[in-house]
Amino acid sequence: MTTRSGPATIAEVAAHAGVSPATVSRVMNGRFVGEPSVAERVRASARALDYHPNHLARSLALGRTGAVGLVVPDLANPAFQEVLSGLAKSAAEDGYRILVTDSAEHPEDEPELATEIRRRCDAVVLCAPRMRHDDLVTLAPTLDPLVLVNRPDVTVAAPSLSIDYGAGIAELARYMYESGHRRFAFLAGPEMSVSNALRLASLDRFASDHPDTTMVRIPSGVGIENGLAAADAVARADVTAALAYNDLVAVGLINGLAEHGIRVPEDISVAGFDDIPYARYMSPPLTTVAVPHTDLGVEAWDRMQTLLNSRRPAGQVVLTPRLEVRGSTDRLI
Amino acid sequence: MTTRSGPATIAEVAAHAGVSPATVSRVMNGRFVGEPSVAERVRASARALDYHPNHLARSLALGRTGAVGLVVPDLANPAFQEVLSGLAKSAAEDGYRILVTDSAEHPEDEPELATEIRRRCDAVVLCAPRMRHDDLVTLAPTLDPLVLVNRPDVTVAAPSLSIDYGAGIAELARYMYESGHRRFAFLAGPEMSVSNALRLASLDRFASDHPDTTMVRIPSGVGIENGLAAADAVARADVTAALAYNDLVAVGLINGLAEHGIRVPEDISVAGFDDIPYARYMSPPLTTVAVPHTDLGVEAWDRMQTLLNSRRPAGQVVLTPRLEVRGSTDRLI
DNA sequence: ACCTCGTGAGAAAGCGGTTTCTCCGTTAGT
DNA sequence: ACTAACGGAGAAACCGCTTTCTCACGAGGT
Repeated sequence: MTTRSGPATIAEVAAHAGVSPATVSRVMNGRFVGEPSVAERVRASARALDYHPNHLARSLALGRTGAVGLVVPDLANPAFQEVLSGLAKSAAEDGYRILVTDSAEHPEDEPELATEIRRRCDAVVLCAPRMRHDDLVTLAPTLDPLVLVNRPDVTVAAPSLSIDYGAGIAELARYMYESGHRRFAFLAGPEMSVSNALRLASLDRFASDHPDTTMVRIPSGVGIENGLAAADAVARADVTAALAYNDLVAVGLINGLAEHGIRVPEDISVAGFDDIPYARYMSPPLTTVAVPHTDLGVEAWDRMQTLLNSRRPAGQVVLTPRLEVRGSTDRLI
Repeated sequence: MTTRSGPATIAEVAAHAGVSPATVSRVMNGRFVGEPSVAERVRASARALDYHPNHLARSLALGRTGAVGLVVPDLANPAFQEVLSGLAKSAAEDGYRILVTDSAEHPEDEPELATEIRRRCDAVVLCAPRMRHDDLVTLAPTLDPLVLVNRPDVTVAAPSLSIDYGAGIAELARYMYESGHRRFAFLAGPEMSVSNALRLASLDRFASDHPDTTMVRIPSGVGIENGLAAADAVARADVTAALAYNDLVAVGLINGLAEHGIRVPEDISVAGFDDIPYARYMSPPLTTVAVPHTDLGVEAWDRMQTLLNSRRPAGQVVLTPRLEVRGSTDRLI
């Protein structure tokens, strides 16, 4: 009588029930079509031995793992955390798990990361806003099934979910214009960021459509500290409204302006972007553009789902942000 | 000439190089000790066929997947996101990936989730502050290697990383006491939450150590809306200081009090717990207790690492939060 | 010249399932 | 009564890689 070491295997269940492994497999997967008594015996044996199919072995035989990889630039970034949250919840409903990894904000590492993680699972959701276009084009076909998040790219066959940052900031600018503002500052995000480029392009268009406005571009960044650092430049810029790259920058800016004795919104209007949960509760409450990051994850799974069922999902989906007017901006007229 | 379908297999590389699969395997894993020319030929073939070992097959043969599961109650919760972030980054340095799942705040589902995810990977990091103790005791042995986060439990053999919430709130209470406050309100979190229980126990001890204080307990919750809802009760409670279960509750409370025309900190001092990134930038800046959630993830990986190398790590590690005094609390003396 | 030992590399047996293919026994049809 | 069809279940191949075991060959010792 040998003492069994690890968990029970299908062979042991088969022996215990006096049937073949094939039969056990069929019973376990609901593909069994014979004597009900046999099935019952197998089930009893499985229960007795506390048998659970080895997931790895199943995956190997089946050719699918039931997991999907998610690659993001930085897991510490709330925006990507929201994407993950939405994605993981939706995926879980279909019995899929998410394998996560981040590139520590090194876009050049992302192709390798994505490739590596792809080998461990059935598909990849790639969130690579800063990856070089060439890299993306060569990488994408090797990742299939692939869903792109926040990286609209018609060159690539993969479905893509993204936020229309341009439309969002345009709506904000239009609102500010209608409120009487003419002299704007834009606190720009990272040079290489696609979403920053979209904002810039949109604001350029806005400026040329409205020749009576000025738009000062101030290099900033993505964090509170970058907003703080930009306060000086904004104070000097002789503007009535500052549009920050995101809410964190806006928070920093408002605090930095306070140190200069500049009040928001009385002396200058400040708007953010993203609508982080706390934006509504700051004082003054932050006017911002609500970006549905969680929806991005949810919709990404929707596309992935159809992809995994080898149907062709809609190619490019663009979610539109929503303007949230609050107390940090003033109407001049 | 048959057209190859999927990616190259080890057998194909072997055929191409004119060697056996065993040799290819050894070369790929650096265990080859023969003619260097053979190794070079294998490497050339691998390159020519763009061969990459099938991760699943390797895992099955090796008995290890290079992935670790993380179970949390809610991926949308910033605290758990920070744990994930710290964990994923540390794990990545050792070549491990993280498979995440959340229980949608259903503690009763967590045993099954953890068991399921454990079958897909080499170990589990379990973050289950609300799981029933009995469940944990029966579950833990089946999950080994296991690291517990935020769930100190000497009954269970697994190493555990946690925050000393009791010490944190005690330090806050002591500071407030020294500032002259005597009448306190505590906005309690979820009934079943261990971390809430720790805060309560600590405050009870504080109250009995300081008979000249009163401590009103007000049921609240974990979100901004719960803080808002509690404002009324706090306003009625005739206290000089309110300690919120966490920063979100504090944010809600401050906003709710403002609606009652009650100023913070002039009329009542409010303190939070967690030190979320925005706490410092609110107005008034929030006095709070900084909780190192990211470190929790980092340290969890440290323990996991020693566990995976089958050494015995320190059993129970407790991280101490740090008091952050800011503008939302006033000294009365 | 013969035997032993060391070395390089292949054959084959797993890892733990799934699935095709095959076989055997029973039932129905004429 | 004989055969065709069918249904139930097992044998074996396979998924792709690792690793032990085995073997052939050449070198060195006596």
